[in-house]
Amino acid sequence: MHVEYTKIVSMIKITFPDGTVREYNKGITGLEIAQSISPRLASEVLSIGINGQTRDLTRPIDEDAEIKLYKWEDAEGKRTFWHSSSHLMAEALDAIFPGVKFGIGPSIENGFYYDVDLGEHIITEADLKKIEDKMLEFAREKQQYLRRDVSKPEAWKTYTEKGDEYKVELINDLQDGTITFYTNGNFTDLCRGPHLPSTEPIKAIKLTAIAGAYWRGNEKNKMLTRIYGITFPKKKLLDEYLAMLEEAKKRDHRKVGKELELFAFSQKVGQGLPLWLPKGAALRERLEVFLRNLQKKGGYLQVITPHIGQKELYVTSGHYAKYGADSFQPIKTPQEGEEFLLKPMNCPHHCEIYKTKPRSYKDLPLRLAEFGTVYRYEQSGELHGLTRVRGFTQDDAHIFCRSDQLKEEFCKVIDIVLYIFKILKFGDYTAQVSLRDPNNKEKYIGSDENWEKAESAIIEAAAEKGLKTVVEKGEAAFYGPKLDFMVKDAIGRKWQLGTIQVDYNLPERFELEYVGADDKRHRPVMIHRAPFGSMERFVAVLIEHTGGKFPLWLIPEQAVVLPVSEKYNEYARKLGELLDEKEIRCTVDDKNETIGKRIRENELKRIPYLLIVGEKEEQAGTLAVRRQGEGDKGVFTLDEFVDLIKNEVKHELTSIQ
RNA sequence: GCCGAUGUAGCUCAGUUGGCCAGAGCAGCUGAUUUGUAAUCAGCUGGUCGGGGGUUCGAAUCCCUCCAUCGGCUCCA
Repeated sequence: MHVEYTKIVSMIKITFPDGTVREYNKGITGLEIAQSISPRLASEVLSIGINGQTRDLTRPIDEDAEIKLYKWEDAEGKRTFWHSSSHLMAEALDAIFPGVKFGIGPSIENGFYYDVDLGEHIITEADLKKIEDKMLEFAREKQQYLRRDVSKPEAWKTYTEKGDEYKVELINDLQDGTITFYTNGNFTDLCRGPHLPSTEPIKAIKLTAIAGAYWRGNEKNKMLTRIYGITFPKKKLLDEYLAMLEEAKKRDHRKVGKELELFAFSQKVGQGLPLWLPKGAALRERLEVFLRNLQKKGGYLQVITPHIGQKELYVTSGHYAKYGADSFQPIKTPQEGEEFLLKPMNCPHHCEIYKTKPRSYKDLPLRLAEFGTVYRYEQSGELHGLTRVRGFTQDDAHIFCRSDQLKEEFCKVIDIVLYIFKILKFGDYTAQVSLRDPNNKEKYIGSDENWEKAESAIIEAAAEKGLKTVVEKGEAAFYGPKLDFMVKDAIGRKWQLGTIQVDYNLPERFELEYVGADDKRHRPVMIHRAPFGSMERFVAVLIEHTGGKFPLWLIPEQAVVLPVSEKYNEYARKLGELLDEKEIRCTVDDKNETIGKRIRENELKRIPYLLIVGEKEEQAGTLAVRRQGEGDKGVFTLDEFVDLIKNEVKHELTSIQ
């Protein structure tokens, strides 16, 4: 009787994601729950979510709980898998390099890393294979990951004796009673988990890179060696991942940009200062026209402002105090005490345009747009192709509006961004709402009240537009919160593109005003926005997204006419001229090479249409169309071909994905 | 800026432990060929081996330094 009673109170209710509830004995583990459902599930499950918190499968569950079993397909499952892999790597490092000290070793978006201090030893790419082999060896031993609670003094003692000052530092920051160790094989690590039950599922391992990283990300600290890796439960998944990396390499905008003669850099001109070559400039120009037309419809007014401004301008804006020391230094003139700065942003200039005359509430919103080139002194190690440069052109605009117009204006900007994504086929995107760090308010300028107004305006607008958002605290700009758009490209990599930012501060600093219906003076709100981000960055992302096969409306050269032999050069040139008249961007390649060779060359240049003309075409007044990457499309008349192109362009610019 | 790696012709790359005028393919130029859907043939041009300094009888190769690039870290108005 007594036994029965204990049994009843020791049952717990487990709620599954689909809402079904099952009863289990108190102390059951996630793994046992999975086994109770199916052996297959038990073999695939990696960790468990218990009331929203990820835990080890082997930890007993003592209370009623909502659970979710995480498999490889779940982000949480991958995270556990990779976190455990980083411990596996640590174990291998410990075995190969005795005395190695460990920093931290988390999972990341694609895999994991571990920061280690190898003392005098310098690790090389050649060591990676050795480490991988050791990891595989341990993985096959099916080592269990064993969790153990330890007291703070014990943890402290363990690592002090081991001489691992990094772990000691970490322990110092932890609360007694929350410290756990995990052991796999002969390796024990300070870790809060969770981990896999064992190393068994780790079947394929690739250590991908070695890099330096400061201890705790602080450049004043010692530089540790960071070893990156990725693991998979199946060899096939590793192969696919490596193939994706290969594809990414092929699409690298630095490589494609060079091949397609879009842009270049020169040591003489200076690092981070891109030179746009004729084809790149044509592409960029087309993008600018596209956005300019869009903005014209949206009521924007185009302005132009100079590339430099008096230092005083940026003192007023607050940028000088914040960034002055780390910027290109002021330009002096023959006049004593006169200083100018290269423009690091367009907003202060636009504020001054606002101030050129008194503004009425009827004038608002005032939307000033400029493709404004700005210069920022980025650290040399930061520069990267076209995505991070020192001179770049923002597709900038500033919207000055009344508070009651803010949300609507914000929504209209979101519409522009989404329209661009639609036309350029960025189908997979998320929006990041960047708010200020509430614990660190002194980092930001402006009143609490204004910050709160701005933050809620962004959140509401994003919700109204049905955006998939993530909220990041502490990611706001120093003058205001923002909404950034992250897109995934064709091979799944994430990029940050457009940005929309609310600003109550610059209007304050520049004392911007308008006269309201009440005949009183009011302060406008300002929205900064750049749907592309910058022309440089956007073109870079577009190259990697399309692999250089740009949409027809955008591509610098839409077609090339290829005469089969010299005899048809004249016909080819005449066709070229006629196509030119129809505003089709087209060249004639009458080089003295075989037709096969010229087809190959122009295919490699990713020209969408190759128009081949010989005796038959000349006599019939036609052209043979070959589509890049697809082959022969048959014979067309000139008008038919023009229609083909025009329709395709029209379709690209209007179609819904 | 910091750590690590790299830097040879316009491009992609060879150049053994320092040793004869630094090589190849592609591109370019000249000529032959007149080509029907992804590389015709031949000849030629082209490099202060990233810059500077040093060691050495002798340096692309070893050392120092600066510059640039790449992978990270930090940063990103």
